[in-house]
Amino acid sequence: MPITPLAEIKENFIQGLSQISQYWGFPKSMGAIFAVLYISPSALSLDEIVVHTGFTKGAISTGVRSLARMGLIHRQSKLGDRKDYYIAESDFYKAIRTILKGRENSEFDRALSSVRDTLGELESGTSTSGKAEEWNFVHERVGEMQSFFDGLDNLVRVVAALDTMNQNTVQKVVGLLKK
Amino acid sequence: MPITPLAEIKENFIQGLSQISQYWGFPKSMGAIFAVLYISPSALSLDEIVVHTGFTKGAISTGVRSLARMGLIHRQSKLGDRKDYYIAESDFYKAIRTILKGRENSEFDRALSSVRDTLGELESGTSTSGKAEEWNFVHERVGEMQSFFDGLDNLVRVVAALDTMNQNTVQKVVGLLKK
DNA sequence: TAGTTTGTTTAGTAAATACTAAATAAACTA
DNA sequence: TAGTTTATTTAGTATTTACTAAACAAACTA
Repeated sequence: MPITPLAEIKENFIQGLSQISQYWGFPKSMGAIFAVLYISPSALSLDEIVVHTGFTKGAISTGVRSLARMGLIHRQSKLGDRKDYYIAESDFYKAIRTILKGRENSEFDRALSSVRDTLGELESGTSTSGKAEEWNFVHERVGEMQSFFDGLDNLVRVVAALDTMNQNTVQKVVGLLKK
Repeated sequence: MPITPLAEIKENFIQGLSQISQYWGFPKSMGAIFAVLYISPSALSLDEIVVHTGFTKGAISTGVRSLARMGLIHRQSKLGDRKDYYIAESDFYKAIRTILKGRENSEFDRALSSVRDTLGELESGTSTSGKAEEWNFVHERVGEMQSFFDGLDNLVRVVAALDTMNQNTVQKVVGLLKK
């Protein structure tokens, strides 16, 4: 049986991560950029990424900015070289923490706090007319949702604060949950 | 200070969940449908949801199907009534489990297995020409990514299999992680 | 200074998406 | 049977999105 050439294997890998990226609602280009950097032994310049992915310079420029903001790749400067070079973050748990920390996204936070505001309004007053029953029901429901969000937020904050989140940590969590 | 009327509070809540829905890449209509059902003391028919959300019947029809598939709402039949009625799932942890269980999405799974395939190809052969070094590097990297995915998958499977995931469970996990 | 090399921004485009309006289907009722 | 009531599907549309091509900007170099 013939051995698949490395070039073809790499291409498949890049396409695979592109699809995964797309599945999670990110541009395919971002998956491709990360894939190229992840399997490159050396840091790559913007133009090199262009060659390897087939996207244009503009697309790569915005793509690397997004990836860097998520902590999935890092920008490097070489002395005496005007180009920027990029490498992939290979510690995925570290990247996850970075993403979780940066969730004060304003967009998302504003949406979340609207639920909190709703709860506040429900708590500040009581129904004037005869709709006390419905008021209480809505109050209870929104309160439960807020508790859920608080719980999640708590979990996320703890995870984000961890300085060592590795395979071992995950295993411990799995072990605990199995009980 | 004047008390905000319940109708207005409800409207704000619906808009809030719509934004959150949109933030996570789902249609705004889905957030609105869930919000309406979540704060409704009784099950609602398709037409009632239409009235409360302002979307058309077609949009609601597809929206409720998506939400039901995720386990976020449930369809109910009343005897002697041809209409379908819908209620919100108020146990969010339960909903999370349903979503996690349904992740054999074919779409996502196919993307993930493409990474596994890449690893398989790298393991089956070795480089013919003098590119052994690069081959090994790529092999190592892809292997690490696969390990990460396996770890996550393991965690997800355990969580999905839990029959009791509640606030308490989350608290225990938080406690463990803090150590 | 003018000319290169690099990265970013902008204007325009093609494709995907979420929606509406309306046709259709399916189940019941007179 | 024809007529209602309900839900789904389809055809078309407006908006958003990810991209390309090209203009621009900034930093160096001869």
